[in-house]
Amino acid sequence: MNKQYKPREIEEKIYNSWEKTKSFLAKESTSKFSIVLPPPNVTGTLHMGHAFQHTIIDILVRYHRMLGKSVLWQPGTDHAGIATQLVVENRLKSLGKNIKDLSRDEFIDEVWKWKEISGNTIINQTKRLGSSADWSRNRFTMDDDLSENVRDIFIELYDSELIYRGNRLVNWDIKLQTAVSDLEVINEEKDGYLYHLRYKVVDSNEFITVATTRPETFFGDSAVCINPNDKRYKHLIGKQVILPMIDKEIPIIQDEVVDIDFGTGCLKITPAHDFNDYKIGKKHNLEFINILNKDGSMNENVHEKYIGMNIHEIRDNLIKDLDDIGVFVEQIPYKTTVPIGERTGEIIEPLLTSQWFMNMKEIANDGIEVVKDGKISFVPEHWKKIYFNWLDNIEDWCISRQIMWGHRIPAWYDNDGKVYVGKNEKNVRQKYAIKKETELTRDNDVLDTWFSSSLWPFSTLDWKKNNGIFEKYYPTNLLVTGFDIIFFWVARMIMMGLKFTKKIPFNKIYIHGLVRDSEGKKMSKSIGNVIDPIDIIEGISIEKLIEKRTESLINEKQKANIVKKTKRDFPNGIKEYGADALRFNFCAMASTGRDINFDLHRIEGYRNFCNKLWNASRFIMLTCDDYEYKENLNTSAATIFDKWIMYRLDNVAKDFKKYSSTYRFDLMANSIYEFVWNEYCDWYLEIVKNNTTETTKNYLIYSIIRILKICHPIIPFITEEIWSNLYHKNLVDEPGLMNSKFPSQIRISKEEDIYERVSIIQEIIKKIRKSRTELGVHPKVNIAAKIIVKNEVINLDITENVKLINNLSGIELSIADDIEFDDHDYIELIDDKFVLYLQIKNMINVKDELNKIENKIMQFKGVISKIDSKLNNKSFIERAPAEIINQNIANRKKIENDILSLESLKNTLSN
RNA sequence: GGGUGAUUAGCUCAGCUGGUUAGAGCACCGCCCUUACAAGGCGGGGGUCGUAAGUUCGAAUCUUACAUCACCCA
Repeated sequence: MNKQYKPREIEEKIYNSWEKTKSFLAKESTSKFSIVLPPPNVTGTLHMGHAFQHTIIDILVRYHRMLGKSVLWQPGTDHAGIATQLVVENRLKSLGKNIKDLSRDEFIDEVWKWKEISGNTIINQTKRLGSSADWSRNRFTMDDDLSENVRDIFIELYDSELIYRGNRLVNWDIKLQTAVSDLEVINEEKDGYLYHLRYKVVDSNEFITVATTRPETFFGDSAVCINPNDKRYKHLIGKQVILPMIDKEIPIIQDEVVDIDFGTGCLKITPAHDFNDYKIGKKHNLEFINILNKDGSMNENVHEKYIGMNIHEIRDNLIKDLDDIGVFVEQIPYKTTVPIGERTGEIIEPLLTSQWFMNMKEIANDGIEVVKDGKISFVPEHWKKIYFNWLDNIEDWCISRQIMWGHRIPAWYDNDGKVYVGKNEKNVRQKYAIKKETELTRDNDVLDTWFSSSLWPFSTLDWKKNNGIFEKYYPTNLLVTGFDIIFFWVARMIMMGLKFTKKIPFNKIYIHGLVRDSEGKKMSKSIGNVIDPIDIIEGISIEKLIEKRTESLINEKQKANIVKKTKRDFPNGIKEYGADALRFNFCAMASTGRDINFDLHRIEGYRNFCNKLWNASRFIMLTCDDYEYKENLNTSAATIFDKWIMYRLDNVAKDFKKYSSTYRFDLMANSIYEFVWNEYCDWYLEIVKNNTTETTKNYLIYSIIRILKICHPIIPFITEEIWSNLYHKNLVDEPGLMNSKFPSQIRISKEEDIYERVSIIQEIIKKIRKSRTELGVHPKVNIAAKIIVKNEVINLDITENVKLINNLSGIELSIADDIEFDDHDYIELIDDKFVLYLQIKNMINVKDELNKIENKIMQFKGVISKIDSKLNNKSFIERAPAEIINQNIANRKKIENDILSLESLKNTLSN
């Protein structure tokens, strides 16, 4: 083995070997563990969120596999309609092709071509993380069988009238020219104005002033609305006002939704261009006037001067004109929320269009039920509140999109516009008995991507194929996903799963946080704070990192900023940390919070951990070079330390079990880190160096085997590599670690006090080390020491381990029956179980030490008085549980001893 | 406007079914290149747990209010 751990040299090799041995395939077993991968966008690349999520899933998957279950991790990718279409459009543009020159089929061909090129990028990147998904079952939402599921379910929903076509106000992306979901709209707060416009009241000298953030929509007004309790305008109810320029008369109506104190108290109602106004329009039966074309230009319903003008251009022109004719009164600075398309960054317009909708009320109730009665649970639990909140107020789902890439809606129209839904044209003609001569044209729309995603847990598991997969692995055990898609995806999967399989799609939902940068900001290309997980695994130079972060930026000013920040945060680029360190880091970060601030400094600690484990293993292999490992442990020849480390290993395995079932991966990571480093390496291996018997060699190998197994789910590469080294030295029988059995508890030590006995030895060593450092005794100077122990067992332990204690603390210890030496030369270290005397007086600077000692004594006395005030408190003695009282008493004693030691030291020094 | 979550050491975070002298990693200070590991060893310093009240024998932990930040919904 190399002296230093070099992830680059092992990771790819190990992953290939796993694939070669088909280790990711589900094995036969009576119990199963199944999980589906939240499918990433097929043309996307791996980001930190994926890496985090895959790590968590892979830890669980590997653990359950090692428990001997039949484990299926079902991977795949999503066709991501709008996102992918945009990527391909841009790509074609950069190749000098115009999308408008292509037919629908030609364009879709192009998408498939691009999918073939880039579709495996994200999968290959995923493999770099060590993800042990069953890639032989990789699925794509546009695969034939999955598309069939989508089509059939659409038809079934239509036939049972849960899907319908309707003319409604939807969020319209004027750039893409398609409807988008309200979940895909980002409401951005922007500085704008509240414009006051004056409408003349018909047959009156009065004017009424309305306040609006969007004056250009007034061409689409169909009423002015006031609050019935507003005395200012009460007399005007029922009258008409004239819209300027187009001289159209619209009524003044009343409704309590109008806020009297907002603006002028008069609300212009534009039912076809505002969601609130839409509701009022429906309620009051108002006219719906559309003033926009699908590309965002003004249509013929506006004054002729503005027809064809873009929505962005019209406002300034219009206000100027309205000012000229005395309609514009004033503009007041006002913060407005502007809806922006998530994908395009373009303004979203509410637009009346004909779309397909899915009625959600009924299935939403089923979705609420299963979480309410605990069939499905959220971890952490509070996320169910968010889930309920959305489902309680659910609106019908607009499922049609006016794009080309996706599942085309299986609907045909005759020349009268009558709609028929079926598998294909032939089927439709049969189903509806349509005459041969009737011409049918297919609906051009495709389904919202999330429609197919909602079927993912069963469509990927060979639903309706009758091959046993679905029956065996569905429902899945767990879903691991981020809170940002609880609505988009989680809720819809639950609803669709229940509706079509009559079963829940998963028992548990583990909701993890979102990975942000070290300042808590969302990682985003435009901020330029994105970290690519591959760069952490492989490392990257500062030059390349800057290049990467700025290559697709247009704004020069932004670029300068990003360069500056990147140089500040990563002056030397990013070092190579390896996949295992990244995984360990994610594991340790997975607490219950909703944000994960990614700090590169922390990952270094975990890379160091890997190096530590590497070297510990190396030490064991050097130590046990020619040793022949026996699987049966010899307990009679074992030292207390051998037994102790077995006991601790049992605890760590127990912790792993506990923390994996409670999804506290952070605590899992800490438990392992602390054990391996602070106990196994710092104590056990150091102890072993002093007395390496054949029996102990056996324990060494036994313990490293267990450690590798426990660590493997978190850091699979390094553990597998070390394992193969052990295998080549004939120290283990099985060639592979990944499919070995996870350790169960062995309880080798039935002696409950083993832990206690080892603690005392450690305590002696720590006390000496501390005194040495505090008194400034050079590490190379030996100190004469004596120890008095009252307890027989401990006395024997110490006698047997004098050499060990000497080596680990740098003293010459003798065991005294009594104090027969001149104790003025010695300082006294007092503990409950022993008293230690160190001959140290002549080695130190007395004056400095006395000061330090005095301070320490004061500090301890403070603690004592704090404890005393508790113990002297009658109500405390009466009400606190005995355990707590005893704890306080024991604590007091310990501190008392510390004080005694210090006072003895003081006396010795001052004499 | 409604809701959710957060606020603990210089930084990133644990600890919150109330009860240790409030912990970890990184950073910092001192000593040590000891033959697994300087990506290391040994030891150390550092926080009145956002503020204020309350409940309790006892509050980082429970309650209430406030402040700040983040996110979600309107």
